[in-house]
Amino acid sequence: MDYPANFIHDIIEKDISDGVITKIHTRFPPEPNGYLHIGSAKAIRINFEAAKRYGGLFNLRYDDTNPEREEEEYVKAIREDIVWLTGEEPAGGVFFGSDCFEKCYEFAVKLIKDEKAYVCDLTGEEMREYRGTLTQAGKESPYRKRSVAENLDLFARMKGGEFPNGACTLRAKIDMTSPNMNMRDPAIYRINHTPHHRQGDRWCIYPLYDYAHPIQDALENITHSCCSIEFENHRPLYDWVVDNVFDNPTRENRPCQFEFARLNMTHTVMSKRYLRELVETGLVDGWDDPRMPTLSGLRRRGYTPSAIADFLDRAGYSKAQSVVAVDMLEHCMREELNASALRKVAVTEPLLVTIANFPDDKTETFSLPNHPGDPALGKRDMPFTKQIYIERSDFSDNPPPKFHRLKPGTEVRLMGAYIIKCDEVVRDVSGEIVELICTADIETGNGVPTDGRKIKGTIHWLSAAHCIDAEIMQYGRLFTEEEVGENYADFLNKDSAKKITGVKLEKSLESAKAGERFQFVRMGYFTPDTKNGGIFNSIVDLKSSYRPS
RNA sequence: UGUGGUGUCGCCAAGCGGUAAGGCAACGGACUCUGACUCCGUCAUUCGAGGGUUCAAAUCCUUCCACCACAACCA
Repeated sequence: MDYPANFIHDIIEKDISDGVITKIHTRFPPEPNGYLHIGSAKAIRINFEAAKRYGGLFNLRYDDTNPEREEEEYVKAIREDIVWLTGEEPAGGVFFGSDCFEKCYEFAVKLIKDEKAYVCDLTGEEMREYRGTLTQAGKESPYRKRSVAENLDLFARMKGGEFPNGACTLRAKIDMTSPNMNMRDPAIYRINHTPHHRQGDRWCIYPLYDYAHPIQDALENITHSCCSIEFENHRPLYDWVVDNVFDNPTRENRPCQFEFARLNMTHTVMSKRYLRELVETGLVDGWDDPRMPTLSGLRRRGYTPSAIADFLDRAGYSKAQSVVAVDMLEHCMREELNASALRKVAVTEPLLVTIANFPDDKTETFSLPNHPGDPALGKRDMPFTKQIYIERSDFSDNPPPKFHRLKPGTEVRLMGAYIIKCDEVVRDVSGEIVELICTADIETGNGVPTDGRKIKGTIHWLSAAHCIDAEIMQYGRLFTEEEVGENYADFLNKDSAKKITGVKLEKSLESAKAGERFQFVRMGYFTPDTKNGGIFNSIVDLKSSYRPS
């Protein structure tokens, strides 16, 4: 199929054809303050793919410039998710923004010497007042005119730990009247005595994102810095930093920022804050709960990196704010799994069927294809005995219109085996159907009836003597609403995870391994749970067009 | 009342002056030993709205309108 155009590709191709860039270099800069989700995957994909496509390099860089929010657990998880998603270690390397602290400090000293930065003693509240509003210009800080020498001294003392948190900041001297709020003398350094997850207490001053990010990009020789659209009005500041920190950077050796719209999906919350809340309040089974939109959750649920990439590419990389339907993601997964997943039989609600005219102790073997459309995937033997299980919902003694499955007195095909007819319905005292007595068309076997009669329905079955007991987790959508509103809790789908016990599975599933994906015939796609042995997680259901009406 | 950005089918999305691609969803129908898959068909006289330029406009000009982001010592 045709994928939507990717404007980043257009930009890069122009840069290459213009001869301004020879080696493409991109990066994905997550803050290690949570797990990556499918929204992050879009940023990874756009940066990774651009580098891959044009023979460049892709870096992973932890943007760890805020000691209060970052943890080692996330550092590890993020890397695993990226390697899983892209299928390789970041070719350009793995970096930490915090490793640039020394450089950032030197550049800040340079800015002070160039009279482009100053130490400001305004409190947070005062600074807000001085900044002005969206419609009113700000006014200059009284500390803006400090001498270079004084600024140098003060900044050194900030670094030396002389001041408490919040006592002062280093600010870029730009323009307090700029219509762009980001340019009104933004703070570029703040004091924070919280120990850093990698630097310990080596630093008590930390560069802010707008200052550190372009420096990190430049130091890593990033050519195309693709980020989401909320940073669009930060671009002038990004460029200001590059221009004022580095000497006459040309396009060849300067990073440029490009923006794309972030991913929103129906029935899905991307906010890390809320995802964390779900984890912390125990509403889900961790960041990798199979219902979570996190990469680890999707992975545990059985999603493949290729399906995610396909989905992302189909949704496209425009700048328009949008909400993509999860149906598209699910479609991509189904499409891949339909072509690759081995077919297996699972009977979720077993109903015993006795084949009256089948010998008591005989075990017959039928060979079923592992995949109806791909003979290369081989076959497997399915034992058949007098007593079998079928799906309770595949029988009805009060069938709705167009019910093509088993009903009293009519025939149905047991997939890959006999045609059977229901002769008798056995009930217990309460009236519940407990068993069906059927006869099989032994003569026809698993072939086509010679008298030309057509058998409309096919149902799946399992020999009662040759199956294993299992549990499966069936997952629905975590949220009930298409677009989840502010009060996320209101939209939580309480039935999004259902454990189904007493499930009968075909024997071959005994050796199923994590990472394998199967289609449980007529039901959906499943994979062994990587955390709980013996449980199968549903990846995505099969679509059904059966409408009794 | 500021700056930047975005508005093309229910949802994404191509298109970049030559007369509206594609995908998802939906709906018909065919096929089927998975009511799956596959297949075939239907689904924007119209591109946020109004004006203008042009033989020709979703594409150019213009005036509006709507939505998103920005006033952290977060990223």
